[in-house]
Amino acid sequence: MDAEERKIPSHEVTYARLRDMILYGHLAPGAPVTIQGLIADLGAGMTPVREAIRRLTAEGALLPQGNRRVAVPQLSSEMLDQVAFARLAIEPKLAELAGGRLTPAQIDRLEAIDGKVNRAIEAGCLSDYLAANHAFHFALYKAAEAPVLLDLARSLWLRAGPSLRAVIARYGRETAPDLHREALAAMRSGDAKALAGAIERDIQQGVDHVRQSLAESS
Amino acid sequence: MDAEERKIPSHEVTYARLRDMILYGHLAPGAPVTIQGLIADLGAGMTPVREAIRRLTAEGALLPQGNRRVAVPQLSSEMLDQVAFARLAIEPKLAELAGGRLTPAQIDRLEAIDGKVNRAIEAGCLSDYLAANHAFHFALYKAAEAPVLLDLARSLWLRAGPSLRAVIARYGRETAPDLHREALAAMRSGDAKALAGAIERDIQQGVDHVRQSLAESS
DNA sequence: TGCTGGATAATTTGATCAAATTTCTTGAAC
DNA sequence: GTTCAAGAAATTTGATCAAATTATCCAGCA
Repeated sequence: MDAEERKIPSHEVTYARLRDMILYGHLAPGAPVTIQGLIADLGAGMTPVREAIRRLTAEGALLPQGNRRVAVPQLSSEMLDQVAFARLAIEPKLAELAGGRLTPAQIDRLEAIDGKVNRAIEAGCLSDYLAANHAFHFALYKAAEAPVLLDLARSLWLRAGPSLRAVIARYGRETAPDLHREALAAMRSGDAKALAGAIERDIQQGVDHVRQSLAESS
Repeated sequence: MDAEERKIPSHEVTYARLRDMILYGHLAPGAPVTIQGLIADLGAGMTPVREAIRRLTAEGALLPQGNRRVAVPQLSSEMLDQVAFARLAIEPKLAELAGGRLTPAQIDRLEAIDGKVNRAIEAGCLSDYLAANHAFHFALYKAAEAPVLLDLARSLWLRAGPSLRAVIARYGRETAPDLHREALAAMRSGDAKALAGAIERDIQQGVDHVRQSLAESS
């Protein structure tokens, strides 16, 4: 397994690891992210860590504090509104574009991923759920072949990531309508518009969850 | 003037310089951006240059080629469509948000900046025009107090930047309706919706220009 | 056309310097 | 005598640079 990693630069690996920590809510909002701390935790050199932090700062996943430190941002209500607006503007479009290009094999793959999502919900494993949900959305979005919009979506998910941690408390989302299933049905029938609509409602649902969690914790 | 710069970290200065080079079309699309080259050109150290490149890569202003080099991206027609879609989704919203918060003093400032835009057009100085046009839009967007959307807009302008160079060829845009003036009128009357509409048409006009330029040069 | 060696550039590490935060001490006031 | 606060020392952390390593590119040759 070392033979593969040897080809990937260390700063890419470090970036991916830090990104996933943020994306899956392993870092608390407001927690300081220090270079030295990551060197110790990830066992990486200084330069790779610096670059990972810079990249994620540029993507909005980390917030520079006035002094020259960075921290995990705490999403305020206003920022959540902005993220929600942008996600609702970008991601349904990605879904619509993807809708016209999906092959049956890709739909099968998405259905398999959605199975993982449901299993994670049943097992009550939030970490798995967040990873599988992310995989589902981005496997779909990647099919749109729209790299610019894909990058924007990635940035927006990163901004929302740390706050998903707050959802841990109110983790009873099985009652909500399963919009992934609706999306899959739209894919099978080749209805790109319906697919976009399902994704739009899925996003809205997720944002409402986070908004309620933030309201409760404040 | 050195007393002020001494407080700003070198990697910030390097980032700003490289960003402006991209933003104002000083770098040709497809041109390779090397670390060593920037060390020589900007007279900066290696670490600041690396970080500037990473940041701009994360923002989509530079594109990593499979080998470990980066280059200024050439906007394809598909990518331009994506940038246009995202800009039209985000920036009118920023204008609308700003519309409700603009003070008369801020509007005066915007009018002054627009004067610079017009003077640059009359003088036929593209570089000044691009800088002033950028300043006009972002002075307005900053008033929206929506940092997330502002970051997205910045990223989108960076992606479009290098291709504005192509507009040099067909630099006769005085004939187009002056949408900045319309926008200023909407600001004065406090009509946020009209302001958003003016900005939307301004973006559309700019995108059409770039699209035609790309079509001609291909 | 395919391969090999030199040149070039990117990656990574470690060392050094500068800034910021924390802690400790000292002095004064209550 | 105790407590609070201001200031200084020490520690932690970030910024920058230079050298060593490694991967990639390119030219010459079989």
